[in-house]
Amino acid sequence: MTSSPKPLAQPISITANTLKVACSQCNLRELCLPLGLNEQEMHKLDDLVGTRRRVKRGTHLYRATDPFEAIYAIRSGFFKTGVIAEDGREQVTGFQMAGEIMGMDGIGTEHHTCNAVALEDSEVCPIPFAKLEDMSREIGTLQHHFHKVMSREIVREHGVMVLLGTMRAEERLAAFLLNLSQRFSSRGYAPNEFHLRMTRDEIGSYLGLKLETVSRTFSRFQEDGLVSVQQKHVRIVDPAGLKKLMSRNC
Amino acid sequence: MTSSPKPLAQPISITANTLKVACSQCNLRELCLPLGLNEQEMHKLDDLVGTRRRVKRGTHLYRATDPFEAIYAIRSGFFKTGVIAEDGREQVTGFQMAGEIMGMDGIGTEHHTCNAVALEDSEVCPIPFAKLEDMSREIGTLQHHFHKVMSREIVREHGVMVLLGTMRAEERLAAFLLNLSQRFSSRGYAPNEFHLRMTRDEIGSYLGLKLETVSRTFSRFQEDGLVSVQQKHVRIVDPAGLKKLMSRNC
DNA sequence: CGCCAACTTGATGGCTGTCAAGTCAGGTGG
DNA sequence: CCACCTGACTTGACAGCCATCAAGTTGGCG
Repeated sequence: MTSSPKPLAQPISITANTLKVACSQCNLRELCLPLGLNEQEMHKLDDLVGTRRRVKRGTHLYRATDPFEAIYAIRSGFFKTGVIAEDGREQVTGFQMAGEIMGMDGIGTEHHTCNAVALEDSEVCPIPFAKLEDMSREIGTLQHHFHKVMSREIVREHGVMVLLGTMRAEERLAAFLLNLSQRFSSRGYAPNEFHLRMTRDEIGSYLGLKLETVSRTFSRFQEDGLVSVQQKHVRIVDPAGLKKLMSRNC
Repeated sequence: MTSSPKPLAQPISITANTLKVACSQCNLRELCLPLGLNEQEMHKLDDLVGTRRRVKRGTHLYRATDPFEAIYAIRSGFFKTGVIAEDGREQVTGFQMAGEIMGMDGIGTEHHTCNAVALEDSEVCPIPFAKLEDMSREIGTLQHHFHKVMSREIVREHGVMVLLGTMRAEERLAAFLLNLSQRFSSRGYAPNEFHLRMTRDEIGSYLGLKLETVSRTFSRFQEDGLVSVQQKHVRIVDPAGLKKLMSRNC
């Protein structure tokens, strides 16, 4: 990564509560929407992305039925997204971390269909969708990369369907932990030691299990020397053991 | 829906084994990708869509790991898509019918990640993806509608996650039948009487149940006067009863 | 007509949900 | 500083739903 002085792009000016973002300066650019853009294209993207927005822990970034106007790149923090069925049951559909994109569920209906809640104090970069489409028509690389992002979301959900449709509780939790591990790892964090931002209940909702089952399974993993768990702090002791758990029998 | 769609008349030129398709002539155009295009734009789309391809029952339209080149609009017939986990377990991720788009899972990796199998003799319209992106940069309406199609696929999968994550066997099957009913209905077929193209095993895989459970649940529905089932022929006797089943307790 | 895959039905068992009680951690206020 | 309070978590006992195993039946097709 060459740290070239930017000729005309705005520097990251900091005002009271708002921060102007520059994708071209962001250390997540290799993970996020700008992936694959050249310098010039990335500077165009800088103009597209709106003012960074803070989302305090426990508050909504958007709610189902909100009018859809933008998708959001996570600059920092941690989110959950979920849907609420007609009869009130909640299903967590995903946990999102830095560099990931949220809100694409709203394109089809012009309204969001999920709730997005920050699980810790976070910052997102809103990307006005109409503008993104405009710019996608100019920059093929951006267009194609956005399509990839949506496609990967579809594929991710296939993975969740496999998990919910075919796996037993132990396998689900093992898959969940390994997935988190991999994602922390690719963000430069320790792969085998992390802090869970979500509650047992939220994990359970995501995995199609009750919170008691999640808790019990954590305990069993600990007895078996696979992980070390203390409340929200998790250390993966035997990653290979967890992997083996997932491909067992059946 | 303005005009009542009739089951698949084909006003198009027919050669030996290949049929040149015209979106502008297709009676599925109000359901499929051309939605929202004006006459002129639709004629451009005619050039984009490739020669119609027949897929015989039981054969693959594409397989996981196949290089990704096109998405497919279903002209007629019925498909299932599914993924196979590392350890061999299969999960059916969806059933697709006329007017629906398949293959978007392949965009992200340049390779398909699903298997698509025809459940009856079918015809698809291949849409070369690179060309679709090119044309999307020219026609904003097409671009936007394609984004909607992808978004709706994400939302559909959220629905499956709710089903797999929170519903009991009866609720899952009721949701499944009502969903089929609604989709047949919007294609001009009887909403309450149809032929299942898939086996009990495939239904079970989709719903996260074993085939015996699917069969038993069908039998219970029949005893309760909700449906009339004879092998693959299904008649929904009490749609309201099925709906009530889904929003009960919990 | 006969074969085979798909389906139905029964008996049994196990995984996970449910209900309940108790523990832990963190934050607040006296 | 400590007591207390609340939400999150853990653990136990039990039950129920669904998977598993096992026959038997049906229907389509060569």
